[in-house]
Amino acid sequence: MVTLADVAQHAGVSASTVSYVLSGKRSISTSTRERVERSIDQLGYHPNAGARALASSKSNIIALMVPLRTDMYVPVMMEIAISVATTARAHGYDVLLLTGEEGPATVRRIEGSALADAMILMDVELHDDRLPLLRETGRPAVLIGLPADPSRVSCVDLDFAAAGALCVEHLARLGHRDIAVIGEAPAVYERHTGFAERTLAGLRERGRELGVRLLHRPCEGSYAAVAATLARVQEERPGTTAFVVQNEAATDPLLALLRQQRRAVPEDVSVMAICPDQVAAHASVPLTAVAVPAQELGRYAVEQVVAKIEGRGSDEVVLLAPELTVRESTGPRP
Amino acid sequence: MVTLADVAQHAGVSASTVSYVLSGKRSISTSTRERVERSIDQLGYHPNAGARALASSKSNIIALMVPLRTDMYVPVMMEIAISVATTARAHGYDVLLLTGEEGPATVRRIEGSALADAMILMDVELHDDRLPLLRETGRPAVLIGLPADPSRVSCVDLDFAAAGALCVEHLARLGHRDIAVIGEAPAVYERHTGFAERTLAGLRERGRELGVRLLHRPCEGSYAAVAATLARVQEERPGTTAFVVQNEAATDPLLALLRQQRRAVPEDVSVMAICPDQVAAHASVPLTAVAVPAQELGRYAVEQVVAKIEGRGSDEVVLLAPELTVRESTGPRP
DNA sequence: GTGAAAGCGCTAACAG
DNA sequence: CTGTTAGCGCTTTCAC
Repeated sequence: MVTLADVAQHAGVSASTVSYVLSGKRSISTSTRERVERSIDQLGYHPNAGARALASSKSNIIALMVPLRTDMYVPVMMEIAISVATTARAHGYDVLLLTGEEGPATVRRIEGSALADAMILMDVELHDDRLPLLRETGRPAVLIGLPADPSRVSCVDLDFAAAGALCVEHLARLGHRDIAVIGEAPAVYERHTGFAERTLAGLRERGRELGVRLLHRPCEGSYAAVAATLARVQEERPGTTAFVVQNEAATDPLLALLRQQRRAVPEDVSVMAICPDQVAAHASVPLTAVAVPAQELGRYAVEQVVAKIEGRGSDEVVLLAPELTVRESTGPRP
Repeated sequence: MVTLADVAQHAGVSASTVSYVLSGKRSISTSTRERVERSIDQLGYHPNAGARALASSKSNIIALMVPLRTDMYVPVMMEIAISVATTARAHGYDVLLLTGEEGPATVRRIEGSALADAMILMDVELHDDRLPLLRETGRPAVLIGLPADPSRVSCVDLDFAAAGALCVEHLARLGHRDIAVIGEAPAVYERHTGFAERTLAGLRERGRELGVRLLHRPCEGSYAAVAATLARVQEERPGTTAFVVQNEAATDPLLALLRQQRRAVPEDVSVMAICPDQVAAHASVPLTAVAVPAQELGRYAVEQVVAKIEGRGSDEVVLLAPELTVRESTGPRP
């Protein structure tokens, strides 16, 4: 194993000089810097992570807590996780993957062991039991999601309320007056995950303003569940001419079912979704949709958390403005 | 921050005693052990990860390299990753999430910095450029996948050749003589990812033995791509009565398209898939399928790698036997 | 059964 | 601009 001392000897300088060449925390003459750098990659030196962490109280690791649950739409999670990992590397950090299982206990463990310099939490509940601890520790933390009380932490999320409003506006402008909302799985609401409720609130409020009737039904992503939900909706509100789908897994089944009913999209019925752009674009009918910007969320969370680690940046709540892309699944009310 | 010394003082013993209580590496009288343990959770002590890693040359971290590519079926990856993280925790390890971007360079970095005790690699190519380095370092490593030369590393994977064979057998037994294989995206084959080619080999060999004609077409997961592929297949081999789908994203589009053609599944045409059971069970027609055992793969990889870290366990290639579940998408040739 | 003490490899004062 | 040195918190001989 190559150590700092090896490099120092090889380059004919002291250990601290090598350290400072690495950190850039004091000025080094060009000649010695070059000599040291040559030695470094000649010997293939990499600083020992443990030693560095011990001496500097900085691990250069960001902990990412992902939900263990399987009722959430997985691709979005994965996209965020990958975006977090990639962005973190670009800032010199590695990412520790924690499954949310033991929420508070995990937070305590990471804090106590100084394993990570900061935490990013996904799948945040309205009254998340990890938050009190997180605040207590004072470690930099960013939530991807929005809890009831966002004080003393940072939050990033899509502005789901605005997203909901945007959907209603788009459909109302096309003349629709009866809209059905195919929501997330019931468990998502029971858990009081903020985003689903915020979407609904946005939908409802703008619906009221624009005089649009809304029918909301939670729905699992399986074909059978969507079929059942669709049947109920059509029975309760036969005049429904448009659907807003929040559970991405439900979009394809819904389109397939409508096709079977010989109801053409968008001629007979409009469908729009809140989902990643890629999903929307590749559906059997390219979907008019409000994009869930998974990559941006991950990137932003990392940048925010890195800023905090470095002493810049403060607690803030950032809600990304939703963007609506009109594709081929929405049209005027028949 | 609570340190070992704090605990020692609180318990009225020496630092080494506390350390030994923690590690169990020498016998401690019940009375002092209890005293120490009480102090530990009274003070809320957690050992400092960096210090421990430095002193013991063990980080208790397993690095997981996941592919960055987006042409692979994401849910499987995510399921494996979560399974890895969960199993690792059960064995006292944390998981570092590395995106595969810079393959060999990342392996070198992790090795050089002693950040991880072992590595688990996903998305292994036939001639993976991370392997030479990995062998050189001598660190415990397990691949989820199978390279051309699996010497001096361990590998776990589904036996995709057997899976392919199983599909052909099932369909042949039902009387089908012309089978179309909807494969993974073309990029997957170009990259020479082992599993796709192994599946194909298994399919072809058993097809030859059983006198079944096979037509294989790579295919992206989008609806449009599946439509194009289906059209080509039906033109080239109008007598096709069964499909084997390996690209899971293609299953739903395929079923939808067949429905549009008024070809009933399984009465007019049989469809089967190689995909996670959950996907198969929730499709619009519950799919007869060979399961990709994502969780088992992750769990097994961790157990194997932990065994190696602890000096037990040796290099081996384990191919999990495929299991076929008959659901409602396959039937006798019409 | 328990303690004392020597590092592990690095960072960051403190001296020039 | 560079070197010397004292730890960071823990593990692990060595000694009793």
